[in-house]
Amino acid sequence: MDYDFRKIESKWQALWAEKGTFKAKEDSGKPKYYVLDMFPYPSGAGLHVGHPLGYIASDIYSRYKRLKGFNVLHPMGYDAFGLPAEQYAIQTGQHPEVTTVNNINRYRQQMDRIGFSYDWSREIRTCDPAYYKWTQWAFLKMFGSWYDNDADKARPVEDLVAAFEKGGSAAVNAACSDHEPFTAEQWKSFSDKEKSDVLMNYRIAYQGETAVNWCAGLGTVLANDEVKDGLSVRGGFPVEQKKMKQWQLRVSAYAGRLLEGLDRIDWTDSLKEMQRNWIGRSFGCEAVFKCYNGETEHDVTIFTTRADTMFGVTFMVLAPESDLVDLLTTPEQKAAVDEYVAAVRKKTERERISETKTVTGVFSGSYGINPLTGEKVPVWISEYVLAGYGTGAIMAVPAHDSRDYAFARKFNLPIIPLIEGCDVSEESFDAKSGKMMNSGFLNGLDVKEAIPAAIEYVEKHGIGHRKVNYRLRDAIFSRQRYWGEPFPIYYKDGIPTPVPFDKLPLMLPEIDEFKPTENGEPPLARAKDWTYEGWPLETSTMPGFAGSSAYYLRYMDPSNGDALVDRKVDEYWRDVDLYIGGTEHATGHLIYSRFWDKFLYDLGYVCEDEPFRKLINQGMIQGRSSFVYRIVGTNKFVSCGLKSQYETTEIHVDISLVRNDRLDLEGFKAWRPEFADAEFVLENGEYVCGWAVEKMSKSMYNVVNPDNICNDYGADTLRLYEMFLGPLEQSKPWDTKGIDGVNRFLKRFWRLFFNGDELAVSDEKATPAELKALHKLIGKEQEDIENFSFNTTVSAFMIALNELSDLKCNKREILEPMTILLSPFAPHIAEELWSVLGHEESISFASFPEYHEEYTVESNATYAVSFNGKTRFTVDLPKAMDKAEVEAEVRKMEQTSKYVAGGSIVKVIVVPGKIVNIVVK
RNA sequence: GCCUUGGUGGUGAAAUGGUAGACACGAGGGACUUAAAAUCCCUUGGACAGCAAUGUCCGUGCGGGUUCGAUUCCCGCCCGAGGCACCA
Repeated sequence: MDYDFRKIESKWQALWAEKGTFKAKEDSGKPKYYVLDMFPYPSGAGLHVGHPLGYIASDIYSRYKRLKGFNVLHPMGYDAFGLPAEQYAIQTGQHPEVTTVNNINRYRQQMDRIGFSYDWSREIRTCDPAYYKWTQWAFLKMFGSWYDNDADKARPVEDLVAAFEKGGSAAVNAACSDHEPFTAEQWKSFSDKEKSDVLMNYRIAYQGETAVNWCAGLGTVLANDEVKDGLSVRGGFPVEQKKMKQWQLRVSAYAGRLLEGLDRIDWTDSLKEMQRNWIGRSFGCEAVFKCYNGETEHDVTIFTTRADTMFGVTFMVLAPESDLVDLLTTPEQKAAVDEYVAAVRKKTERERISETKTVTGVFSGSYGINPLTGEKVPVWISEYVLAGYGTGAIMAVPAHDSRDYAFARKFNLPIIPLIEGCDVSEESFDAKSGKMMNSGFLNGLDVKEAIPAAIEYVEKHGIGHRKVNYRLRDAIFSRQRYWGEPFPIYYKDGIPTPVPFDKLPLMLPEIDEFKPTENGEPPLARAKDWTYEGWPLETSTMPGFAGSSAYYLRYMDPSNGDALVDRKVDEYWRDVDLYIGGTEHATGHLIYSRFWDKFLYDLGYVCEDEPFRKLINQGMIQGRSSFVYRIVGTNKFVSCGLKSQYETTEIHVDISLVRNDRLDLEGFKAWRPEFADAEFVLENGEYVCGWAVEKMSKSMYNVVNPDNICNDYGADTLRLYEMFLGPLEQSKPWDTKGIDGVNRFLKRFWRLFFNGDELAVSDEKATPAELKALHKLIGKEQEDIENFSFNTTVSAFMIALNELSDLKCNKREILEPMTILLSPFAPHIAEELWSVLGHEESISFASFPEYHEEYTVESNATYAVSFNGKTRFTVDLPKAMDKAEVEAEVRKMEQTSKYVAGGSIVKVIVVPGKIVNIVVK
């Protein structure tokens, strides 16, 4: 009987679906294991072979864990709100929901063909009202909460109001936006509108005026992680800084916990490092410099991590956007300052980035007093100081900071070196080492001692206090788009008011066009009667990351209408044990999700404060493009090896026309009309194409669709091959060169069971050699899967198969466990063979074979031994031995020089006089 | 500039201190076949010696170091990939 993968695969896929084989139930009798893939955004292009890489890995792990006796939750869904569907809608008028549903159906079909063990009864879509009800619910909870820095957790706003009534703003230590302090009496005298405005400074989901990333090309604002190099990540449109009132999430309140939580989770170092950089903790101190503009005095607070360098301050700098600019600009300087600030404001983010090297600035006219020395220093304004970080004002120490140095050089400001022996004639000395000088009470101290000493001094003399700053900013949470979750907020007399929980979900309204309105309002302003109880509703929608932040919780209890997740159910599944996805989400989704989870944890809705225990980043699969070389001015194409003899242009050729770098000449002629009469210069009768590794994309004709592989080789081959390609975490080009190898492996494995059309599995007892091959594989597979080293597991299968083929093994005692071992990797063929062996139940309910080391150890082995790396002799061991026995045996031989004994069980390494190492394999 | 990675045959790769190149692809040779496909077997890092079995030397980006022994650990370079980048 031949291995007919098409028949087998469709048969088992249908049976799994019909029987609900992979349905997960809460079962306290078994340990739980939650394996999650980052759910895809269903794009119009469908899946390419890169997408399933991580899904295959997580599927193998899920199936392995099931065999190991775990109750596995392995769900899948769709991140269905997003820009591409909406852009498409604007162009074509097609409702984004229609496009999205079509794409989802296509994705589902493609995924089903690969034979994943998802529990599809738990599928979620972020655009489904039953789902986004809980996104809106979480938003309202954040709206109704504030962050208590003393308790280090979120608390309900009611507590805050109670505190205000007792003691005004001084009664709490909260994470909040800048605002004027107030007393209890003032609070009580505030109008409803005023109270609402004050509370807005404290809410975790709040509305605030800040500089946002405005993308005119997309007509919306974007979060920091959605902007790269001054361009939008989606679409690549330029982004500018603009002051706007937007919904934001107070993620910054959680900066410390987000940082500290990284120490408790099993993620790669590089990913943790990325998050640490993004959060950007720095410890230093704030200090007040009194500044005088000729008429009035103003306190300017600066932040520094180098308090030790305060004696070297020769000027101060304000960010152009700082509120202090107006206060400290003198009348004589006003014209120059206005011009400078206006010029800075006009620049796009991209221009600012590309001009980092050029130093610009303007003098404000004011002077500040160095609180340590009493010296007078000029106050400048420059764009190299950022309004959004620290206090938007700095003390400049040109001798020990390269940016201050460049500025001082450009504007001829003095430079005072503070560290003995440092040379600041050409560049600043930024290193935190050396002995202090020119620094009063700090003289003679090492920098490492001087920093805390200076901070202590500053605190003691009331100049300032120690302070931790984070780079992490609050997340901009509104988008001026249609295809997203509506905010459950309406404006009652202009006061943002939550829609009551029992009215959720607030459904996305139908509109006839998806563009912004003529006067620039978001598309939702087009909706008829977009009001709640007669009051206008918010017209922005939530960003893409809203729906993906807590989706892993919803899978636990996907159809619960009363809670995001039932408390009992959450206590069973708790958190994601294994999360697999791309590294591109390091500073977006993976930060937001952790923040969201910690918030829900604070309010007692979930029981774990980190959502993803272990995280693996699968590498990217790149495309391998093929080229043909056209001789310039002709329609003649020259084979790659001969192209240096001609002047040629390189042309991308569709990779479906190329096999093993050989071009299908007839196919090429038929590909495009202009190549119909192409001529070729061949080498050895073939046309060899050139190649390059590039991103997989339509325009480079290098996209490989998994469906084609499933048609030609089958899903099991695809699964094995994607794993065989190399280490999971490594990026690699897609290349079908080796696919025949794994396909051959499956065919050979199949043939072990049959003799012609007859089942030829014998019930004879297995020989020691056969058991050895099997148990070597069990041991290897167990170890490799736990380490996510799937490529070497596939190799181990091939080795085992080679050994068993040599032994002509067809024994049930061996083949049955082999089939179980294979089932996580190639589930269809394993199911088929399992049923051929007479089993009625799915192989998923089998148990992983037990590993016995003694089967892999042989007695009476002979070892080759090399002596001084030269002479060889053999050692016969009378029986299987442990380390100590071997050691005794070797000592008997009285070798005094180094020798190495190697063999299938033991390696003995001896240097003169002693045994260095013995490895028992 | 800073951080994180990686660099091994014609190719994908394995080995994490102990016989470098497992396994697979490709290539070459052979068997079966009227033929092809499929399948199976042998060879395959380089150099040298030998009719041969085989032997010797070199070899994991480059240069040092630690060690009886280094692809693996340490120091300094070179190159590639990814991330961050006026964060005071």
